Amino acid sequence: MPVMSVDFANKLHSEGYRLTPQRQLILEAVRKAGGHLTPDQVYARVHTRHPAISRATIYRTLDFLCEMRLAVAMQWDGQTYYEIAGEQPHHHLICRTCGGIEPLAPGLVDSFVEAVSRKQRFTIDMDHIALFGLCERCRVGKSASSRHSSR
Amino acid sequence: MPVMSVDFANKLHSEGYRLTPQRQLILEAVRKAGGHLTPDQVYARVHTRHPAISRATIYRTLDFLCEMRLAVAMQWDGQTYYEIAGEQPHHHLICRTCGGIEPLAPGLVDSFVEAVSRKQRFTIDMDHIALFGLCERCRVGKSASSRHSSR
DNA sequence: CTTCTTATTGCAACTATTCGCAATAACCTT
DNA sequence: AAGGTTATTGCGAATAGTTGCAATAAGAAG
Ligand SMILES: [Mn+2]
Ligand SMILES: [Mn+2]
Ligand SMILES: [Zn+2]
Ligand SMILES: [Zn+2]
Repeated sequence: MPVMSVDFANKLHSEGYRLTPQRQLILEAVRKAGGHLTPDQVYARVHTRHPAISRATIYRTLDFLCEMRLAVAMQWDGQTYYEIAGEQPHHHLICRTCGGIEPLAPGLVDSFVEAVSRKQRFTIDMDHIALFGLCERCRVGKSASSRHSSR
Repeated sequence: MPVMSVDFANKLHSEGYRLTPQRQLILEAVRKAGGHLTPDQVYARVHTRHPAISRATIYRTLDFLCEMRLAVAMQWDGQTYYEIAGEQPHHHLICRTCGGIEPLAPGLVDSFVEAVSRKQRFTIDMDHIALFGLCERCRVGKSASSRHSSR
């Protein structure tokens, strides 16, 4: 019997959706995990408490939580990762070499989004952007080795 | 017997890869199409000329072309789209409402990438970024209808 | 031209994800 | 509390994409 926020119940009801134990368990599992989870990781956690749950329900519910804007998703290396949406949107920089994730300063994103809005009149969604590249540590290592190989 | 650029052959050979008919056909198919293609669309085109080709080879080769930086990929609506990489990187704005694609001014992206590089010392890959949101036409329609519904 | 090495392919098995559908149960109305 | 409506679930089948492996063939060497 998970104690679920009244907000969640109201949010669903006001849009004609229903509050089910599955949805509560999945939301709670993602919330408790506190980080980015794959559908399979969510399944593993929920399955221990509710063995009858179907994988299809996991996939559908995670998608549903994103539509409700209670969760955000991210594509990384062919996998989808889900996470609870915080008060403020946040973004990530992911290093293609070491796999490290670091936060992307919201201010920089805001400026960019505003510039695109002003100059191209397009409103970019900025829930949860993940951008890929090379972190400082790996860049330094790479230039050192390329210097080496260019001799 | 596709006439293939010598550059392609040399590029592969210099890295220890081999030039195969399959790779030539797939590269040529994507090049001729001139736009964004799904693996299945590539398969359909190549399959007419080379019926023995396997879907696995399509997937593997498209991936390979991206690693060679001869092609770029984009995720959209759960599908991966591939396209020949041009001289200059280019980017897209995709409307979540109407599905329209418009170009994103490279200058705006460059400024953003540079700001991230300067302030966070992270080098973002900027091959082929696709950002999602709301185009002007759809934004106008939406605000009109919300004005209507708020009465 | 022949031989050798091994990168690449096609196949089939496998995994991940989606989808149609009948059974279930949330919740609205009485 | 009971009944009716229909959103949601679990199941199993379908589809999309990946992977291991033996057979093939590209390219290097002689
Ligand atoms: Mn995140
Ligand atoms: Mn493009
Ligand atoms: Zn790194
Ligand atoms: Zn639009």
